[in-house]
Amino acid sequence: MLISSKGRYALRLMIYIAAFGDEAGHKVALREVAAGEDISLKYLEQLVRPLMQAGLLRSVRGKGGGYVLARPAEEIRAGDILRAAEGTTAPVACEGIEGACYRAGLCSTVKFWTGLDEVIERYVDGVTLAELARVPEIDLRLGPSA
Amino acid sequence: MLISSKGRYALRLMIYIAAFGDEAGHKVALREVAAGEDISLKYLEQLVRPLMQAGLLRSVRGKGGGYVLARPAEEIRAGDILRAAEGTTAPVACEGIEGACYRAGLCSTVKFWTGLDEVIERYVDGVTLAELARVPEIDLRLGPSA
DNA sequence: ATATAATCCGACTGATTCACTAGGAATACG
DNA sequence: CGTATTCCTAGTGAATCAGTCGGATTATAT
Repeated sequence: MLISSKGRYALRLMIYIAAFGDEAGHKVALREVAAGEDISLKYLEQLVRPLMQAGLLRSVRGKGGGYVLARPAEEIRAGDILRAAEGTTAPVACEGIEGACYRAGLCSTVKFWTGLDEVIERYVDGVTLAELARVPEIDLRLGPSA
Repeated sequence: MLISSKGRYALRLMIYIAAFGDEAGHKVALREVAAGEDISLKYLEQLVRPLMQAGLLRSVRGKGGGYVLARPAEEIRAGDILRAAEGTTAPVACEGIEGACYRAGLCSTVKFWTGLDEVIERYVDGVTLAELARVPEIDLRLGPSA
């Protein structure tokens, strides 16, 4: 699981939709996200596509349209978003499994890398979008420099 | 902490040196590693440089020379190798800390990313080179396809 | 001494990915 | 109809990746 800025932006996008698109199905237009999160509209359009394909978002086209979470925020995990955004979940592709696994140390590295991936997956799947979108008042009271 | 093939090769290189350069200061030449691990000599030369700078390897120049672990394998952590190989430890650079932290959800994402980084660091620093270099007989008995 | 084998050093390269931008088509609301 | 939105495809400059290449330096072995 490697994380580029694509994943970071996708997370911010989803958090925004979770926070401002209320449960009554209030749609969030990308133009609004672009202004609120300071990301270009055109870039957001690209970010949204894999999230749609992954079934995390639903869209309403035309004027007044926008995006809504396809599932409640409690049921969307950060891992779902990151996996969708970062094309392949390619952690550390261990291509050495077939050919060279008899070599010294290679077996142990494969175990090492898969272990690392498990640790990461467990972490990102342990955090829900609802938790990320919930901004406690304490944090709001503290300013940017706090 | 993002891991490219540079980090993977560096780990294999270090494991090889740990496994075949015995404690009596037996030097391992890159030519040997190149043959054993099927990595080009020229590429290995590049990989070795940051590992030297990080103080993980010592070198002996000239004919009959090679590389030795600068510290015992028990005191070298996988994290040390990866941090050295992958230039910057750049995990998820959160540049949003100064300016936009008051925005909705951004504080929580920063916490999320730093948490992820901690999880990764804890994992890679919890594995020593000695553990990776130790190949149990069971694994040796099983063939490549096992 | 000389050939050889190794570490060192810096540049270069083709391919791919990153982080966007651009233009426009389809769709639906007013 | 006009406008605001999602949708689709392409392109692009910069950076990174994964190596290659040529040679300089250093020391051992013969």
